[in-house]
Amino acid sequence: MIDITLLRSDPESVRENIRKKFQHQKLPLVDEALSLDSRRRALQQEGDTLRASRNTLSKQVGALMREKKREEAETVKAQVTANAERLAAVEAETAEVESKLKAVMMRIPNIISKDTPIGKDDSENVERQRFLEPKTPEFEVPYHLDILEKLAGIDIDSARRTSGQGFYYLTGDIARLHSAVLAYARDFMIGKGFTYVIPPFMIRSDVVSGVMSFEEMDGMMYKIEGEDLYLIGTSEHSMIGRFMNTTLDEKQLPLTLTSYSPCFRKEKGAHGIEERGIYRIHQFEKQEMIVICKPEESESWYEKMWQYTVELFVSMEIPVRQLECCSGDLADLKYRSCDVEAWSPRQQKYFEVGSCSNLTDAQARRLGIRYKGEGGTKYAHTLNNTVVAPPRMLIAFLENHLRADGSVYIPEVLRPYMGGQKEIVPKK
RNA sequence: GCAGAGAUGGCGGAGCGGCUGAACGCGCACGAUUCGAAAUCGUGUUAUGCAGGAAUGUAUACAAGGGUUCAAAUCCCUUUCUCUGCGCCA
Repeated sequence: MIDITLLRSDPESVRENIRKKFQHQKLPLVDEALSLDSRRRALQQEGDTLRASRNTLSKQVGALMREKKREEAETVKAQVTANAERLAAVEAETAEVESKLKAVMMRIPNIISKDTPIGKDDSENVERQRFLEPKTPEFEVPYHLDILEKLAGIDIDSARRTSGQGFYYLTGDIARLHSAVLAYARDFMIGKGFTYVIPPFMIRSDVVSGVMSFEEMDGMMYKIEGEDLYLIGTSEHSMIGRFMNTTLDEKQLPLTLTSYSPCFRKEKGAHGIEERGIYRIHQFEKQEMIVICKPEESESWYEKMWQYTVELFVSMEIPVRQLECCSGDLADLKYRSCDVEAWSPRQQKYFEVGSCSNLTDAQARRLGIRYKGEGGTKYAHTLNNTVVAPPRMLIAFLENHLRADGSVYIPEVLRPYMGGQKEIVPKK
């Protein structure tokens, strides 16, 4: 949600931003918002005046009652009652106009960064930088499910019976590797000065509707029957919800947090060959990073954050690249965003393993996340980024570290978390 | 989960239909005193929206939401949270 004062003072810049995102159908929203806003202010003035007169008259009633002037008191009461009808109408219309305005404001996209490439969809995202040479082994790299099965690392058939499609049992060394990656990522982020947090894995509906739109909620969130609780789709939900309607002290900022959680997603509409296996699933685990900072610091945090993910992957010897999202591919709440993609030797291309976003004050404004300091109370900036989401990163891991004999190499940094193990070998 | 008590400013705590945006105390800021400090004294000290160049005015907010009333921190209902006791449980 953008600042309405920007819309009032410079509507053309808001329209220009909408054009850059190729959302021309949203251009009329700007004038709609402006007219709703002026109507809202007019209604507020009228309501305030009516309430002021009610307050004055009510005080008179009190005074008259004390003086036992019942008759006169009744006359004044009647006057208040006469105004009450108009006030009720004004209040009803105010509520209506306000909710319409909010709905319109929610659909107006956040102002994008001047560095965001202009493009209409994900095909126009821009590769910024590569890290480590992508490699292509002599032998053919199998689909990750086949690798996992050879290593006795997965049981999908049983999971289908117990839980349905989109679930899995990870077993043995693979399960241990999965936990090792998370533990390593956790320590890596702690080493960068982040505070480790284990958040609630379920949140209430008011938090859910704060952090996402109704459509997103419908497509992603699992609801607990008979309770006002939803399973989180990412720890960002409970991590950001933690600060909803909160005014932080300037001295607390920046808040640099790294959270672990399982993530539950319905993934409505997922299908296709690349969806087989553990690429897109209903349950996975993720280490996330969240930064809440002052506006002037968010750009530099954004740079640091995606670089941390790159550094983590490079330390595990997995080639990655940074792909900057173009204007048309940027979600409405985002100022700037990039994906960290890992190399897939099997597909001979990069695929997404993490996503870093600077939402500036758009999310904070929507959720009421502010901070108080020398310059008064202002909205904070919020950023989030994936540290690592193991089932998906496991695909990159297996494909890149598979050797001709079917064994999988374990990079140095993970060995302490694997009891010193240097490789995982096929069973039988 | 059951029963009882409760939720008021940065903190403690009064108020329990109108004179309360909130007594009193602590804290904090500024000033006086002092060589300086402590102590003491004085003054000030909630937030947000709207209007205004500003001074300021006005509205709203006493956990949240709804209701009663001319008028609600105060009465009623719902929800959330906290404390105490009992129950249950890694």
